[in-house]
Amino acid sequence: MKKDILIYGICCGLLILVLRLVEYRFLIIDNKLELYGGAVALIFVVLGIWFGSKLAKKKEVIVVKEIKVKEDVPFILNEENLKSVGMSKREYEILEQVAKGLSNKEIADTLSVSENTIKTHTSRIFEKLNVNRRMQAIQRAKEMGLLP
Amino acid sequence: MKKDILIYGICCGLLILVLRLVEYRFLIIDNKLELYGGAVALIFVVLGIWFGSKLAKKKEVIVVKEIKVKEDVPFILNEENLKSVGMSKREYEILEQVAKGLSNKEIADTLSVSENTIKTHTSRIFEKLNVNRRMQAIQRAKEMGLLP
DNA sequence: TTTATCGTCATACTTTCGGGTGATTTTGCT
DNA sequence: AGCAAAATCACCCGAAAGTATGACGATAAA
Repeated sequence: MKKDILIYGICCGLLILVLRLVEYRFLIIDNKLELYGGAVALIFVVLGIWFGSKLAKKKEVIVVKEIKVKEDVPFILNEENLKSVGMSKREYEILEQVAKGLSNKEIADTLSVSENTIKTHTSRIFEKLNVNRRMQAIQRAKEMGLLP
Repeated sequence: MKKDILIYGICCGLLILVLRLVEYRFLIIDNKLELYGGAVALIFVVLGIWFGSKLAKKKEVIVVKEIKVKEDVPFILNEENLKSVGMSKREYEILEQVAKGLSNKEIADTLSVSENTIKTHTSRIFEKLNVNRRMQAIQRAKEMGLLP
């Protein structure tokens, strides 16, 4: 940028010098003032345009480029569906454990209850989700927005 | 753009007109040619710069804008992991069926093989995935990018 | 050609699941 | 206090799933 201004200044200086030399030799003598003015105007217009172009802040054209980013859906539990199937908190809790791939025994241990209890729960869960295997239950639950 | 050129032309015309009026009244009379030339130069430089700025080629700046889109990730199978666990095509095929929540019997029927065969396959799959239940196998597989 | 892998199937046994039934206790609400 | 819903547990049975082992043919690699 500074270099441009320097070049511009030098050009102007040289031009003015040339003009001063020229003006006394031809134009004044011929008294063609208009021609002289026109020449000056032309030259400086060209110079100005050139300089203006250089000076011009390049206009930014914002090109929005979409980049697909997988959105970590925070997972909002679909309470509506949860109610509509009439699942209790406890049952949902067990459903979560089932979704982890835990066996009834393991769930029973982690929740400190009998395995039979878990079986009762899972049975009811399957009934409410209208499935008959834990695998299907999980898929169904995910479809319904009950599980992430 | 065309409008700019038009405006520019009109400005030039007006300026020249003004200059012609002025030149005979003051400058010529005073014979201050240099001043006149300087004025013309100055005016046209300014005009040129202004015009040059307008003409300036616009520079495109690509601004990358991340947009979070809920997208169905097309799912690209992680071949690396598939090889690293040493799973065969057939085994992977069965794994997919398992992931659908199908029972061994159902898988056997859809693939037209014996249920025992499926059991053998699943056993090997579990072994390779280092799990011992189909539920866990699916989770493991998903973690490893073997399943969507 | 020999070896290794893969896919197929079978048999036997164990564990886990799911379905059904019934019972007792806890909890929340009126 | 009394009722309804939820949670707990048990027992049984059959089905499904998983474990272990062995076998046989096809095919690809060495």
